[in-house]
Amino acid sequence: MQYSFAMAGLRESKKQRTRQALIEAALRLFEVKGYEETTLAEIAAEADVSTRTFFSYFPSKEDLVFYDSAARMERTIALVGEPLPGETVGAVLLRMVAASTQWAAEDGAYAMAHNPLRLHLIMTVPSLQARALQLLFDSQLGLARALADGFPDRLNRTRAAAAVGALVGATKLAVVASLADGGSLEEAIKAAREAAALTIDGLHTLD
Amino acid sequence: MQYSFAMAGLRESKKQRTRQALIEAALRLFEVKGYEETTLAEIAAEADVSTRTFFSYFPSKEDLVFYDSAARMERTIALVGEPLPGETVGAVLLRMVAASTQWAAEDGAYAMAHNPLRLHLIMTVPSLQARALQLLFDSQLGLARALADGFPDRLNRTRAAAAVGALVGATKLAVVASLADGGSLEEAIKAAREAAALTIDGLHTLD
DNA sequence: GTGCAAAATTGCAACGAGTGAAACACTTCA
DNA sequence: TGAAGTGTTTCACTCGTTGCAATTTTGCAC
Repeated sequence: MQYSFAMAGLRESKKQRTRQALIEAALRLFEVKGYEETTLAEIAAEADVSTRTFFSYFPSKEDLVFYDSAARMERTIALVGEPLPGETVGAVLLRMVAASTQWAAEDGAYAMAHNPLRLHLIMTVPSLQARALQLLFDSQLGLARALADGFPDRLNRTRAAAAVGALVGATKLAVVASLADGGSLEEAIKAAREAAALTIDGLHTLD
Repeated sequence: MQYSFAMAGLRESKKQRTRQALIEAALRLFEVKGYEETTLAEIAAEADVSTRTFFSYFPSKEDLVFYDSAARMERTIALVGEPLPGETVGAVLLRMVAASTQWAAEDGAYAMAHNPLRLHLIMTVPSLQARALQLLFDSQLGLARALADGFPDRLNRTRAAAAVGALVGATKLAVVASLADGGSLEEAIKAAREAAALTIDGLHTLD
């Protein structure tokens, strides 16, 4: 009785619409006024709900910006959790990086329209940067667990964590350094791929 | 006249004492009551200053916990910024990891007494975890810059960033995974060294 | 020491994020 | 139609954080 699966009722669809309204309203305001200058009261008013209701949709102001991070994480984890037969650890990880860099362009017009703004916010607003790093950190722990499960004979938990940490850490810093150097998004993606390759080959190849 | 260098005056030493008092008071309360349950008003009262004065010593409640992170970062950056003649990039980075893991035990009785509590706080309090990740991220950007300057012929900014990100990312996640698996601090340090070695050798050695 | 300027401390008011609880409104389904 | 949920609103409150003006403390010249 309680466990209706689709739950296509009025209730559920209304909740989805309110959620979208909050996201759209917030990002619109962030773009115009800036993140820190926009108050929750303003966001709620713009989405026609009370301030209190905001918190039944998002646990915090920061989390609204990362509204799709959970879905992304699940997709990525599914990727490394099911290695192709005979696939090496390195190949799975490279496949993961390739897929992630690809997704940026395939996320649908909806999310895509938000991405430039979100990238800008994350790079300039300290609290969003911190939250982004935390979410990335959590996703790495999940990836490490999935990878360890995918290669139970070759990897233990700690080794899988080291591998994921190395690959994600390298691409993360390479992308940020590239962007900070004034690079374009294309150059940043190229930097990510090269960083991944370097990590697979080993830092000793730098000498 | 204004630019006295040592500034061993009453003013300066009193400020140092107040700073220490705030740190001691806060950590004492955090240990007893927990971080989130301790208010700034309580910390300030315990250190005999006003709440307002707290903020002329630390920019936020979180930053008090990381009172020595700036000094650590400077030490580490000095390390990679001055490679020994003929030293390889990999060797410098390994030296960095070795020194960092060593310092944990050499930080003097003062900081050492706080470290177990701080580690516990960082791993359990979300806002502290986020701040720790952010500080680590910033330090990596600094390290990458220093490394690039140390090897201007072999590394550009992005490549240096990738190298630092890989190494720090690998050790960070390996340490956390090891601790999360119930490992001791010694095991975590061992995991860090192995993760560093793996990153130098390359992830392809996993297969 | 006296007095003056700089610097540090304090108190106060205010703002915004976030939370708990009670009243209220709207769906759902029998 | 009516009972039972479920979501929303309102209200009051806590806490971190900031700006400002008043006040105290310190450094230093005389």
